[in-house]
Amino acid sequence: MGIKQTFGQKVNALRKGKGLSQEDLSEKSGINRPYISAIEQGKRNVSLEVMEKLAEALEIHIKVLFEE
Amino acid sequence: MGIKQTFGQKVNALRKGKGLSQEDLSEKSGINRPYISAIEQGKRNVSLEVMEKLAEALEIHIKVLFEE
DNA sequence: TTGTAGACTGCCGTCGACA
DNA sequence: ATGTCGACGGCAGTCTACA
Repeated sequence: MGIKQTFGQKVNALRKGKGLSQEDLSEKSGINRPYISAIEQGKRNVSLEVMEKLAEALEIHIKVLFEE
Repeated sequence: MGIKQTFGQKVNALRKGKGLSQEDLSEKSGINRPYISAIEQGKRNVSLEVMEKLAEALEIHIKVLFEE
């Protein structure tokens, strides 16, 4: 499992835990929905700024995205 | 302070804590030295894969890069 | 609701060189 | 030992559209 896959699974789990759809997360984060879909599938090499937007939208600290 | 600056300062602090030069970190991580310089100055929007290489070279878990 | 495709712009990340 | 520059290929991130 690469880091992109691990990261994607974490985003997916946190999003579902909040009861949000990809569309919801897209609107809250300002990131387009197809890109969020690809991120959750571990296909994208996400950057710091996107990670920050995701964390804000999920109402968590960025470091949570890297906890087991 | 943006996230890029915060991240860069963390890398700088961890590197110095290990007694490494940018050149040392460059060799251990496989990332070119000018880029590491720019990262520490908060000028670059670092990606997941680069973060992973930095964490391995610094012998820490990635999440440490986001702790206060 | 999610995955995927194509086309596009801008920037990540590399490298060699010089202060 | 570090910062900076210029040039470059490749991909991050956007958008529209369709299953």
